[in-house]
Amino acid sequence: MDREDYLRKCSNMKCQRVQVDESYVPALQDDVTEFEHLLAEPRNNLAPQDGSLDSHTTLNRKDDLELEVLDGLLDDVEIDDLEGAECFPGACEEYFFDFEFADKFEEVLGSGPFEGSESHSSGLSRSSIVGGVLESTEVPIAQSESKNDSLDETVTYESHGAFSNNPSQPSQGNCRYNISLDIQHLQELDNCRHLAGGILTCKKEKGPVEKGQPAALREKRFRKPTQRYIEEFSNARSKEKVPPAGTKTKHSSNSSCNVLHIRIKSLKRSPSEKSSNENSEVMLPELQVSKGHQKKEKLQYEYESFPSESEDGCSTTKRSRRKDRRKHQKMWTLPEVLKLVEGISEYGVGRWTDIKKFLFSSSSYRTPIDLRDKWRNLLRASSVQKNKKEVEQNDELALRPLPFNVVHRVRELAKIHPYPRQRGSKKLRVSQTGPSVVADSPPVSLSKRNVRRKFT
DNA sequence: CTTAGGG
DNA sequence: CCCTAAG
Repeated sequence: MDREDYLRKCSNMKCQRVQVDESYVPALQDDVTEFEHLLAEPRNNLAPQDGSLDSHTTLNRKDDLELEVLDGLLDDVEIDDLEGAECFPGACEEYFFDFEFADKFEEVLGSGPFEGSESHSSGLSRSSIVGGVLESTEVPIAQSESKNDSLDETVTYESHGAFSNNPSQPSQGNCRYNISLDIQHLQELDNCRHLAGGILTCKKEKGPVEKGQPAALREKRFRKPTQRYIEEFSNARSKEKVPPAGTKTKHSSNSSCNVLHIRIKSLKRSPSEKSSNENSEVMLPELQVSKGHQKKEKLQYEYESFPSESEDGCSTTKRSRRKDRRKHQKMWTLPEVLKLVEGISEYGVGRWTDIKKFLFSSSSYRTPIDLRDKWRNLLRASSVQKNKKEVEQNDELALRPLPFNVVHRVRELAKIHPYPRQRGSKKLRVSQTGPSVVADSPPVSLSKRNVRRKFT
């Protein structure tokens, strides 16, 4: 039974890959070629002068496109692997095989769902998971600053893990063997015939592949991405337009464009529940370089997955995503709010940077400004709390799950360190009630300003 | 660069 | 969340 499962997983993985890349398109070779292409090309072009992804401006569209593709791949890896990593910390094959498209293949194979293989969201942050995965697979991936590099590496690694056998890993060979077996099995199934062929081809093995393949497929195999491919893809991802009006292509066939689109679409599927997972992520110590930590944050932010991403979100590139955080704002969760309040009570109100550093170091988003804004909102919310209790009791899960104690704390804190703007409105009536919450509450005699200074 | 304040 | 002015 175990073996069967294993086989199935392996085969599934292959199929998934195929599915992801090509979906219904029979020309799997295409995918392979494209893959290699992707792997090779960017390297060549970006090599010496600039490793940055800004090269897309001048160099050529192709690169840009490919970057995007890689980008997509990376996203693929990130999102999918996040889930897989938890279940299979050490097994790289399975990790790969268990992309979230498994369910699709369950249909194809007619097999039951894998037990706990997919869609396990964890409290781990994306980046951490990615890192863990990389480590576990022992694939050298440079977490370099250059996005090109990282993407490239990721893809390479992916291909290694999935399509080639890594001699260092015994299980890999096993897996491969199993896969081929399963492939044969798959070939029996009408649906999966080409898929299986593609798989075999991917392994660079002898090709039962060719068996059922029409000649046309072979043609496709070595076809490079067409102009339209490039244009359409870039068009789709970045709205920057360039409708191929005059560029009627010889290849109007399904092929690459669709493939990419499908891949992208598949990326879309990310559970919205993940949005609030980041609370518990206390591991993954972020590099606390006081100077450049903001940049790092941004970098990490790029690797975040955006839970409720809609159509445009997927089509937009990482670049554009980086720009508009507004679109994908993360909701503040209760733990976060608690952390924030605690941080404020510890470090004071003005010290947003410190609070961010100490309490929100693990969450790459949440800039100090965000913390401040949130605090501002909290104050507003707590001050306006008329019949708040009722509201809470009525809809605890509703818009404002803010527990009363939290509000209370906020109020207390507000008394002690009033937000700058509220000066005067609230008489700083030092009732001394609040400090119970505060760890090191200063003497009452201090004025608000002094209090802040003191914490400073 | 960080914070405050407004949009 | 974003932007800008001020220290």
